[in-house]
Amino acid sequence: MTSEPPVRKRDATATKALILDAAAVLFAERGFDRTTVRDIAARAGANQALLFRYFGSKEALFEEVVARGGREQLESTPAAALPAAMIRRLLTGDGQSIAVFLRAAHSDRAAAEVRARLGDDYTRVLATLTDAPDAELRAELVLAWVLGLGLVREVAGAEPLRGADPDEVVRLLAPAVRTLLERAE
Amino acid sequence: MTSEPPVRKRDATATKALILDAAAVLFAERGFDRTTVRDIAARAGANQALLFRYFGSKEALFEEVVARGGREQLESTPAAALPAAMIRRLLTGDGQSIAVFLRAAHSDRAAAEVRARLGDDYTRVLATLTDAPDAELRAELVLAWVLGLGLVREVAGAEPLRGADPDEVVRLLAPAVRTLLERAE
DNA sequence: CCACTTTGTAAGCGGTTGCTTACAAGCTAG
DNA sequence: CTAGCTTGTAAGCAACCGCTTACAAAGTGG
Repeated sequence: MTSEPPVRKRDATATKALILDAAAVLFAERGFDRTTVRDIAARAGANQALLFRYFGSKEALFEEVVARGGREQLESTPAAALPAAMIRRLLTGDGQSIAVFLRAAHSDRAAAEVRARLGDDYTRVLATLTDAPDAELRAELVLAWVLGLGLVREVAGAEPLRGADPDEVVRLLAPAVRTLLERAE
Repeated sequence: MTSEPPVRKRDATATKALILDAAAVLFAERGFDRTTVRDIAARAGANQALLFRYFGSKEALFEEVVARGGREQLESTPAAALPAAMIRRLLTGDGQSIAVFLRAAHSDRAAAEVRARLGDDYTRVLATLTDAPDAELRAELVLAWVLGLGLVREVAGAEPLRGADPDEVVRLLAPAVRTLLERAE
């Protein structure tokens, strides 16, 4: 019997993008280990064999997701506004990039390298906010705070933070961050 | 006390403890998903079937590890000294409890509950450090910072923090934490 | 001593995983 | 048209996973 054909257009770059997007969402939602290539392919509406043809491996796909997501914000935000922007992005939850970064905890060495390099980039930008001799250490402490925020919110889902107004959080954190960065000793 | 039999070859409680210890180390090191029950049993020098006899499931074992590890420090440290103690424990790396807590990110709902409850306990204790009306939110921000510290150190392994002196880190963080907690508005 | 329970072991089952292979179908050049 | 490349698909492989089962050995009470 002649059933209706799914009539799919053949577009490699579009399929690639679909897979990449699906992977970004799922990696952010469940982390690397709990996301299967079958899930990604299903969400992208693509055959899973294509995932391997276009990206080589699950690891490589993950690396592309991490690398792509992180740098957008970094390149489009001035240093002084970066902490607040990171926090807002984290709390409003509409950005997956930091979530993916968080979720990268358990992944392989190759992905860990991408992640570390991205973290270094953030640290370097944040370090321009202070003229203390240990600027990088202080910057890293700021980065740690932001990531910890995401961790507590996403992982623990603790009540006060989950329902808190992002502006309120920024208002509380700002003076403390300033103290950390300005305090010369 | 001479009434104890000196050496027991077959000792259920000892085996249980061995499994629990091995699990704590491995969960802290690799996280839940990347730790296999075979690895745990091998490290404990026990047969993996015993793991299921004594703990029921991998999830249940994980819950016991998380629950056991977290409360020790919480019960033995006065509130005022808790932030510094947490940071030191995190940075010196000899305590696995917080690492396990960190690693608990991707685990199941049952474990997530244990984790959330433990996080609430920490938050509650930290909240006693300030008399601001939004004490719990501020406390949670402190907790977030400490956990983020662990995340950056363990996950990103970034250079300044990895080699940093714990005392130095505490010295940098202390004023900022004080600012966060004391700032009334 | 024997019957019974507890502790430890060996083997494997069913399911899932990342990844591969063999092949069909669409597109374009000649 | 058709040859040859690209894009998509169906099926399955080998390895590993959490977990179970069947059974042997050690300890204990009567």
